[in-house]
Amino acid sequence: MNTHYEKIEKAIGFINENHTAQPNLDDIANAVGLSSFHFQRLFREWAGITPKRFLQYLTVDHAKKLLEESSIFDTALETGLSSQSRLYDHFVTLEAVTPGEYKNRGQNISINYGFTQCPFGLVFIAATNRGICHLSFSTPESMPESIRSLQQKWRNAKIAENQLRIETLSNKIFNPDTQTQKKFHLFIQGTNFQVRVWESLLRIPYSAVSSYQNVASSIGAPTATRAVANAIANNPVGFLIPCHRVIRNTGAIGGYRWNNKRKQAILAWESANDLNLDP
DNA sequence: ATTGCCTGCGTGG
DNA sequence: CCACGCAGGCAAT
Repeated sequence: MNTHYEKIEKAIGFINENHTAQPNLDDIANAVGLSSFHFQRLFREWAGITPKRFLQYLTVDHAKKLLEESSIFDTALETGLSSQSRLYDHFVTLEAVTPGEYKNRGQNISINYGFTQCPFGLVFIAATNRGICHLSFSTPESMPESIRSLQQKWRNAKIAENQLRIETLSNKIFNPDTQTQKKFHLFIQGTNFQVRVWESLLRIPYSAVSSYQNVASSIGAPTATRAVANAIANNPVGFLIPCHRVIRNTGAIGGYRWNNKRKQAILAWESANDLNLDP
């Protein structure tokens, strides 16, 4: 099922390294170790579109175009005015722990966690009775470390594995149809600044992008781009808090805590699955 | 597209 | 407090 994503990532890596040579589909399929026929089929299954179209979503030009389109939404963010309904069409709500709760590190809170496969590889998710508190991408080797850091952050909470609950949750989160439903609640720990940044990310629409600079402006700290980048880098709930939608203002993809190739894959996947996009 | 130099700021000691 | 380091920006090439 998921060796799929590994192939996708490999393809993206190959394209990045050879973008000057303009590789064709056969070259890419070959690099991934598949026949072009099989490669096409894998893509249709994974992204719902052909590799050729998918490749267009990976280019800097496409990213620049997305940025330009998003500038409308960015200015709306800054002025507080918006005529675009999609702008505030959140399907994720966020609740931060209170300072008191922050201090006691999850006392009286019980957490379920689990690992499961998603379209972007192995994912580690944890949820309290009050909302999702963690989502990160993982690898088989880093599984113990993932659990350890969760325990560290919520060291007084009652933490237990619950594979079934997490699997069910994951299937909902990574279903493209979620863009039309509104029902994820997050429960997270962070400093004031971090929470403001993360909240701002929730206002970037599905398959749109913003820049670190624009996010900084949106929280009233236009020159704090690096601090903003730092806060984004510490996003505790990947994917649902869409840190992948923040790129450099040149159109370059920028960094990603769970690998730049995964960031590209998610962005392209969102473009491919954008229900609001005209065919 | 790649390089090198520049920046301000939150965070942790 | 102060020093550090950063998932950035910008200009020159």
